Amino acid sequence: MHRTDLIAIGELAARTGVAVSAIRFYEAKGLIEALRTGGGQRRFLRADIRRVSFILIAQQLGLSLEEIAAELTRLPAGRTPNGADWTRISTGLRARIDAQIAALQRTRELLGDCIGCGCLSLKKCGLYNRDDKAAQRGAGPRYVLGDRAKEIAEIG
Amino acid sequence: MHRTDLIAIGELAARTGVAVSAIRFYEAKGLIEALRTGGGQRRFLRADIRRVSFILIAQQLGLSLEEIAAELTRLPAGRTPNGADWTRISTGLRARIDAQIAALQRTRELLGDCIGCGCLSLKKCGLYNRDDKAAQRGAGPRYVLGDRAKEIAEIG
DNA sequence: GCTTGATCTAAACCTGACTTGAGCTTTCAT
DNA sequence: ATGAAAGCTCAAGTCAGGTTTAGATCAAGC
Repeated sequence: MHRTDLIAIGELAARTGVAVSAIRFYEAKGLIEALRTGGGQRRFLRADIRRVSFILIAQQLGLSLEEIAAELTRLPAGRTPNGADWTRISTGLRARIDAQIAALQRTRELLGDCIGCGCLSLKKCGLYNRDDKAAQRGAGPRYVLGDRAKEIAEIG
Repeated sequence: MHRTDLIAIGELAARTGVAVSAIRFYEAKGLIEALRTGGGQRRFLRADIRRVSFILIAQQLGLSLEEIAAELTRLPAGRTPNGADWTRISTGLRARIDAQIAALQRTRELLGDCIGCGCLSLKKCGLYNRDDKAAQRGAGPRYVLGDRAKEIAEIG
């Protein structure tokens, strides 16, 4: 039995490699929860190291914090993910990765067709006119891209 | 010979599917240039349709506007990319895509190892402790991630 | 009891890729 | 000649995923 079952935010930060500010941010976003000391300082359970680890790994796999929060709240009673949960979740993630790979491979093919053609016609170019929008990445309100290109005419 | 060799911003927008505001933004960023009428309105060359197309396609391939600007200014005399340029550029892009695919395939393998293990140890987990940082995507100052995770201890 | 280091809150700032709004001007077809 | 549509500038807003700063408070060792 450990002398300290609860850890301070700095220790959680050190154990996970995440900045203290990021941990507070995750708490504000509802990804983790903290107890408080009499003086108002956060105290975390050791299990929260695992919970933060889950967040980091899921991020590496491309999930947004919102999606991660959804996964975490899907666990009964705010439980930290265990092996069975992880099996379920990671199986779902694999499908996601497969889709990303497929999209990139298709991009690669199209690029192959395109090398040397130099057409750069938005009307004809397979690279731009795709049915899959899977390459969508990055920040900012570019959410319209793809919805809009309706009246695209020929170049030149 | 066309009656109008120059097109207004609205037409460039319509021809490329990009919002007018985005075209102004690209101009402000130095990605395209415009002539001005006596009244101060922008007039573009028809060739700029091709130039904007290049921007869009390069974006689909994951380049930032800054990188795209670099490619464009690498062309002599602010020329619009032609077939030869495109061959050179797209060959480089292919390498980039290949790297992305490789990174994802490696992620997939690691995830396969991981399914059912449920360890979620930052110290041991191959998913988190990667040498390649290729999965880096998305917005915001998360650029530190990966640099930092030095003093990572065991879980639990 | 005191100092030192860790934590606290709240608000502001950052990047990238744009959009939105206000208020005014130009162009073009009739 | 006029009125609508399209354009102009400049400032500010958006979203994600945080970081930074400032000023105050807490916890722990000596």
